[in-house]
Amino acid sequence: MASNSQTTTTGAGGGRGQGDDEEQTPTPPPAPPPETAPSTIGGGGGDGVQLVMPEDGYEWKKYGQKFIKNIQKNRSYFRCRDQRCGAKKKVEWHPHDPGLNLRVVYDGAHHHGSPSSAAGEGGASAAAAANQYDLSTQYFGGAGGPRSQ
DNA sequence: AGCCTTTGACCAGCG
DNA sequence: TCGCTGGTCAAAGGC
Repeated sequence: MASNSQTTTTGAGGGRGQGDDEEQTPTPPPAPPPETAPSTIGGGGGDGVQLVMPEDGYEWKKYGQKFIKNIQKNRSYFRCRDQRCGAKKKVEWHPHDPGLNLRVVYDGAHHHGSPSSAAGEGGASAAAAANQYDLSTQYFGGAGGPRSQ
């Protein structure tokens, strides 16, 4: 993997500042996930299969991957780089059509700003929006909704 | 030298 | 009570 994901919008991790108290919003309205820079991971070898996951303005660390036979899809487990943040993200995609049926499920809420906000201006707006959504389950891909495929 | 990514194994919960 | 699936943690390798 040469030119893959990693170092996507690594804004030197300066997007913090707030988030002192662990005050969390009760249940704010789910906001749309701001896409900044889509990262392509997975098919770097040359199979032709590339997973294009939309960036949300935050940095995630992959801590596991598994194939869910129940849905016949691969599922990657991401966790927020910030330990202060208990936000988690699950990305599901078809082993043959990672870019067609990509599903991103957000779990948890961010207690800090997004690194993109401090990194670039493009992510500023995204960060603001990203900071809005807390416990929202976003579904990407042609699903168009909580459809069972 | 440090950090991140990937794979495997183990544990827990539910049916 | 047993089996299966999902989820998480740990270790190793590569950049």
